[in-house]
Amino acid sequence: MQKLLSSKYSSYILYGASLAALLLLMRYLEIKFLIYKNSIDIYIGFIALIFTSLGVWLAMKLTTPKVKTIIIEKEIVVPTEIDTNMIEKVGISKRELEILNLMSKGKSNQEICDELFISLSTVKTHVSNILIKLDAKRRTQAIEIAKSKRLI
Amino acid sequence: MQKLLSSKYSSYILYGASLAALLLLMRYLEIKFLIYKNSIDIYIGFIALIFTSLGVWLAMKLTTPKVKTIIIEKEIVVPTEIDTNMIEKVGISKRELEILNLMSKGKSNQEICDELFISLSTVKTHVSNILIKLDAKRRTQAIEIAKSKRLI
DNA sequence: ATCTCAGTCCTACTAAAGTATGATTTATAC
DNA sequence: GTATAAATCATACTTTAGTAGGACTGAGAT
Repeated sequence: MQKLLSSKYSSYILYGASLAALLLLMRYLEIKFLIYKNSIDIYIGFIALIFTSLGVWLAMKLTTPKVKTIIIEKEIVVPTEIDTNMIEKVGISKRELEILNLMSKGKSNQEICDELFISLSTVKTHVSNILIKLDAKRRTQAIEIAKSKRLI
Repeated sequence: MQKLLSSKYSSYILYGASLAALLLLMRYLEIKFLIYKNSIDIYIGFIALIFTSLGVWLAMKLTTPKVKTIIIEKEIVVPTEIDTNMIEKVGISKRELEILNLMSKGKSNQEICDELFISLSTVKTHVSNILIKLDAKRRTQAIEIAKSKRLI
């Protein structure tokens, strides 16, 4: 802010200096070429043009740009984030979560036990515990609940 | 476009007229007050200030506003749209789709038949046909495939 | 008019899922 | 050192899911 202000003031000083310098230049030119050749009107017209240009330049420099904010609504598919807190809250263990994920991919108990190198009994035990913890009657319901709770 | 151009040109004409008018005014003032009282330098300084102001005003009028565009990308979660074409392609009928949706909500065959007022046999037949059409071995797998194909 | 298809229903069967109960191991916490 | 919890496995059982094969109806299409 301080920086901006000082930069703004320096522009004014610059303008003042430019004006003074131009006036001196005009005076010099006046003496050299104009006063003895043409009328004062042409000289003044020249001054007017020069300073109009200076004004235009000054306005260009000093005006703050108008800020136009465009909000683009970008449609993206956000991969549903897993709610770790909810997993803890429900009391689903690491292994159970693993089995829950395989279940949700449509794997049978047999396929799950083959994949995890454990017995079918173990998978069944895990699945039963998952059903109890998620208050589900069937694995399809467990999958639905798990997805709605963002456990998987 | 034609309108814009003509309006731009009319601004120039207006500027020219203003300039001429101001010069005349200056000339008048010069005769009346300045020339007999002060030196030519003060008069010229006055001219410079007036025309600088004119330049500033002109620039403000004529320049298109500087626009600084800020683009904010807002992420929106789009609810997955159902692929009607895919449903046709796979050959899933209206009733089958209905049952598929109930299946995906974790409903049992019994619950589905109760809800649709049809027999358990009918539901089983529909489910079997769904499994064949989706090339699935189990209902959980059918649900997964149906979701990946955006049928439900 | 007949053909096709979606939808309905059935019986009889097999396969898979889920329940109940109990037991063992291992690591971690108190 | 002993609870505690997660993970493992087992047997015996019930329930649900899924298969096979057939049959009937009604609406639309050819």
